Amino acid sequence: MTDFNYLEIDDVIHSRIRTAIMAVLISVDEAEFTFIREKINATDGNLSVHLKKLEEHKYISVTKKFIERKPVTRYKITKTGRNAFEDYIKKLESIIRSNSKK
Amino acid sequence: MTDFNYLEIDDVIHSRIRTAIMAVLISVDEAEFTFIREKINATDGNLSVHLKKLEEHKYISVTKKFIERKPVTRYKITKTGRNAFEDYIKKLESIIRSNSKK
DNA sequence: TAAAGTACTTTGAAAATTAAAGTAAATTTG
DNA sequence: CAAATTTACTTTAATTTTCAAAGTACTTTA
Repeated sequence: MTDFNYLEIDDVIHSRIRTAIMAVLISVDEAEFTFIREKINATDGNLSVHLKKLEEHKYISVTKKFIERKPVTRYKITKTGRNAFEDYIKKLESIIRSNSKK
Repeated sequence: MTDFNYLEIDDVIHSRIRTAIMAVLISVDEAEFTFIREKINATDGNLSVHLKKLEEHKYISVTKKFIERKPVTRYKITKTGRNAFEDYIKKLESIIRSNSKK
């Protein structure tokens, strides 16, 4: 078992809802607000706040359009976001693996 | 990609410091306060609060003794805690895997 | 015996999380 | 066709969580 600093875990990702958002976005090219909302069962307000946080950290990019007279907001994972998510998983795995093996 | 509710992720575990604590405790029979503190690089106050939270949820058990006139607090993962941690990992893996495959 | 260290716990401020309420537009209903 | 409802979000504000500084109760060292 090796030492590690828990602060190395990316806390922009390590929140239940943001982990879920990132997991959805890593698998799709683009996703609409409503699509994510339904995938992860989030409330509008909550989702909005956390998407904004991910955007502020440049983990996702956002485009807003009107389609058939309706507002549509699309989210896309950035390269930064993809790297961060991959690192996050590796870090978590290493913490779990380095500790859970006898 | 399947739907999931992010609220299914155990939030007693899904905190950086508590994930780290649980990862340490799952690998050892028992661990002292100071051992955990050094393993994960936590401050005393913060560690104390989160160990208490894990204890309140019966994920860990605590024994306090004096050894060579000094207080020694030992922590042990419970069956409940072990199950919760294993479920937590499975849930996270499924969220990540179900979404990250193209 | 005074000062410093150890092993924690308590506390309170700051940050994060959450859902209710709000906005602005479109659509449906009576 | 005006009012009510719905849609797609955003803002807000109350609650919860996180964190480290300060506190407690000793023990050890000088």
